[in-house]
Amino acid sequence: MAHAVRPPRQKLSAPVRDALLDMIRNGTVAVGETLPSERELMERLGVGRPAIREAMQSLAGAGLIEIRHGGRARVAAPSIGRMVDRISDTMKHILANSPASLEHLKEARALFECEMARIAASVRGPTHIARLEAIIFDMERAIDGPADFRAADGRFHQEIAAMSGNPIYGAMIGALFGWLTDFHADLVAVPGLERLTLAEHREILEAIARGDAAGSAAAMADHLLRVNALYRQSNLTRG
Amino acid sequence: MAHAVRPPRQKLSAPVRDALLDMIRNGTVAVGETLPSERELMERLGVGRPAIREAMQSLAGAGLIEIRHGGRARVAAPSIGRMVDRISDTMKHILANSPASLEHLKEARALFECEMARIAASVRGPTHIARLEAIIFDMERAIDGPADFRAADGRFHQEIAAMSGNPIYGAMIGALFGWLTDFHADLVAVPGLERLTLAEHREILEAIARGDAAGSAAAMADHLLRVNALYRQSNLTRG
DNA sequence: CGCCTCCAACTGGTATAACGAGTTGGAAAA
DNA sequence: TTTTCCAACTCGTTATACCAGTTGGAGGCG
Repeated sequence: MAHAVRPPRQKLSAPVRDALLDMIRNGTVAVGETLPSERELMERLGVGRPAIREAMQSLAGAGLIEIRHGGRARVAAPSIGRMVDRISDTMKHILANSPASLEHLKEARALFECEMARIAASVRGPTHIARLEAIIFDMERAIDGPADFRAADGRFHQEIAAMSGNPIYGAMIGALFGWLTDFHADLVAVPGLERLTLAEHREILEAIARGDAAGSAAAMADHLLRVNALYRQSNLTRG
Repeated sequence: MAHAVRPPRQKLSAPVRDALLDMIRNGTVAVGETLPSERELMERLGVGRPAIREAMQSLAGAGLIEIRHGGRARVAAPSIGRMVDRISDTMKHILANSPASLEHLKEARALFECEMARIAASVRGPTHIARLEAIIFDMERAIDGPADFRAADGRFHQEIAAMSGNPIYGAMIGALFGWLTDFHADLVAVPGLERLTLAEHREILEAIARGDAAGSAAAMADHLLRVNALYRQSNLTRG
């Protein structure tokens, strides 16, 4: 029983990564400034170039730094939107392999979008309404072009979220829409469904336009309840 | 003007990454199964080992595969919770460098937690209430231990979210709490504040216990409004 | 015969050297 | 002074070698 539970001896790049992270957090290198070159870090930290590279690639993958061929790495200006894009692959993997998570995410989206509609109704102004009407017009024009219709559909939801004035909401709604519809892209072309979607969007818009918070939330709930049920049905026929 | 906007010639590891991603999505390698070894992929795709390694490290960083020293890489079982942990560094970077995003995230948290309280009130049962009371008891015991108090505080909010039955909610609330309090960890020790927090938590619990959806949402809103204001104040004195 | 031990052949992790490719700043020319 | 251009520096990629952990099977032990 002499086998001590020796920890798996973390990779050499981990401490390197931590050191770089520290430089960024301490402000040793501010946003936009450049990190030391790989060769310099290599001799400063006493490890080989692969370890340095792996740590930097990891930070780049997390969106903390930007690496350009030929130039030094810079500390990246952070952005919620870019971060959301970055986790897209991971989220799609989760949704594809965990039916339960898919249902949970749809539920979360519905809850979230209803609140967005509620807020939108309480802050709406003529400009907002005009923008939403323009998007609905785009949807009417694209009623026979599945890809364009879907894009405009997404813009409608995102525009409502944007009305809140909180860009995080817009980014989240956009991401949720993309993840869920990408996953069910095969049933976009069901004929006749576009008209139903369009009608429901109009109802939501009307409720928002008259400042009816509860009504717009309810209209949004109805809309997403139908869409979610549709998704669920397509899963059944698929499996 | 002969300079064509030649694209920056994406890194060699990108197509490798795409190829691996395809194998995973196609089901060529299912969850839990192993990917080909680095050497094999290297000759199959006609690139050097670093390119293979970089692509695999990227996928591992995204949580799609798990790499163990000495064994082949396996397709990871996806998990929302792990994904949230993974984006923690990125989110902290964003919050540290974008005061606006910090405010937006606090607003999002408030909106989200109010809905959690609302749902909790409508589904509450004796077991739920007992668990929440136990957590509040923990907070009372830890009233002079900032770290323990903070941990119990987080558990209280997470438990409320868990009552919804949707694990995504719990994961999100936990992550939001961690990000925001980590960022303001220095003011945890303000004396007397713990008692106020405790009192507000009790109010929330009481509203949930009597099934008062609107009341619990309002109590949660009051609680977070105060906390957010406190955070904002600490930022002012800091800058 | 079945179980355990141990080692050989994998596997990923790291180091080094070398060269390709892109960027950049300053020297040289106009 | 402005423009041009090149040399030095940077990251990107390859090749090779060796270290370190894992694994499965051969062989020994019960």
